[in-house]
Amino acid sequence: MAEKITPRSTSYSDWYIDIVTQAKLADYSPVKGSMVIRPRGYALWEKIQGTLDRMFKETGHSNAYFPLLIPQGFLQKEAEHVEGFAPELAVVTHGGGAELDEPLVIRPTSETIIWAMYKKWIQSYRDLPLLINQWANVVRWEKRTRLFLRTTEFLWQEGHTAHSTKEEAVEETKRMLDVYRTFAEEYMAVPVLTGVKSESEKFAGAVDTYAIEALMQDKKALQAGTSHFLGQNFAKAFDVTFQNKEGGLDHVWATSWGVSTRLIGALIMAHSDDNGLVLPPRLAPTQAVVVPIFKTSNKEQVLDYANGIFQEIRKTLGTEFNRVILDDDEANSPGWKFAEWEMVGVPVRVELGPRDMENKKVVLVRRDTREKEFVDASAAPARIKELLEEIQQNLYQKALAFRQENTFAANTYDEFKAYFDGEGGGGFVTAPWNGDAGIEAKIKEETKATIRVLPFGNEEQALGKTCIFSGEPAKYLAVFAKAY
RNA sequence: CGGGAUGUAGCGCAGUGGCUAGCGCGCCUCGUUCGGGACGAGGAGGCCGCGGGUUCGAGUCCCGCCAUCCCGACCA
Repeated sequence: MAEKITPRSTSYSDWYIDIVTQAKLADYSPVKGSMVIRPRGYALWEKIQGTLDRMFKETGHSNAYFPLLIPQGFLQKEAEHVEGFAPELAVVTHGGGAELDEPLVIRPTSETIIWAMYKKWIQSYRDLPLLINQWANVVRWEKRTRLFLRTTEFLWQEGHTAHSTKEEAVEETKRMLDVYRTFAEEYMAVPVLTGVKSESEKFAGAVDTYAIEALMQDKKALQAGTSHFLGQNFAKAFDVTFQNKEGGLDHVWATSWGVSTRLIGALIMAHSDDNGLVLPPRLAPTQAVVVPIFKTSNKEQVLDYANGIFQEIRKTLGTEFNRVILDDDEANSPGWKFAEWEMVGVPVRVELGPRDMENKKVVLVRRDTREKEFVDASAAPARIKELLEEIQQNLYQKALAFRQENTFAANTYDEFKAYFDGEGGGGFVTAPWNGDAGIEAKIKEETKATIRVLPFGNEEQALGKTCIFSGEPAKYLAVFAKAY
């Protein structure tokens, strides 16, 4: 009965799938490459959404909703954009029983339809900046899919802003990247590298793409969020101009930025273990579960005791639905419940039975280390609150230490290759690079490693160094990794 | 798009041309249990992926199709 989770050491990829399915986060749908997000997975997404949504609003953005279907011609207006997305488009050719005059594409991202609308809405510098976000689903026809990390349809948020100056747009791009970094580190407990994407890795249609990159437990990198400076590319493609203070006409400057349900994949792969999901308390839909241990003869007394403590904990942690759960189910044994709640990643488990009742104690078990502690019942709610904070910090520190242990600097190409060699190979490897895309492609072919990010301001640090791939003067200190 | 695998009960699987298709888990009922995935008894549950063919007889053999998963190339 115990649905086992494949240990990470046996197969990281099977482990990941087992976590997702056994913790009931998602399930395969009948359509290839798409998935159903189940209530536990969706609750997690709602936590992510709620937090980010607040952060977006605090930085001045408003939500809106743009339609799913986009005229095919819109995509074609921006040359690089269409080229980048053409292979991934789902196209609707029929509607209402008849063939459409112009096919519609299901949005792979919404720049085009949004900029078609911005053209109508922006006339003057007084209309700027325009700061809009939308929560939506998008479809990208992927050849190879993986639950949460890459599915044909996924949920995300996409911010689209319009500005009167380049400086302001660049500032916005960086601001939102910083929002993502803060969110990843403080809520997801996942440390991230930030920086610029290389030319070949950037978003189709962007001038610059900034990203946050996280290291997973298998030493592969995961791009967890992107923020794009779009320059005037879309403004020009859609002819969006505004009248400036001096009365002249300028094209609008743009940004876009997004994170997706992929973040759930990042959470799983950053923290979870062979016993199941491990969630950072700030995002855990359920932070604590109370498991009473009773038999028929003492059921009432124990449940009474448990319920009293449960109510006290609720007062401390909040009464939000499911934030604290009392598992008084009679069908399953305590041992079964322990394993089950560990599997689904509840950060703190409160065990209490007749012995605890006698001593006015409870047992607290933290999910991250699985350590038990015995505390006075009256002190439990406050201690749980502390524990949640400790777990949050511990997860971050563990992930940070892991990243540090797996971050290297390569001085020669041989050394570089050695870091990515074999089963245990991987991590972030920094190397001086001359900026040549051909070399980047060759490295990818030979080692599977790609440039994840060019850390901000690292051109200066690269000064005087030699590109270890070409022998030419280095332009950047690039961070390489094998990536998802 | 290439390579590999798999389609039999809700899930995981067994089934060597021959009777009424099985096992484990889960599910339902009753009882006993209950401090790390309890036990007994009794039950319910099947278009054997789909379509052809061979055969007295096909889950099993042959042909075709479909689907999904995993691994690679392309991508958040």
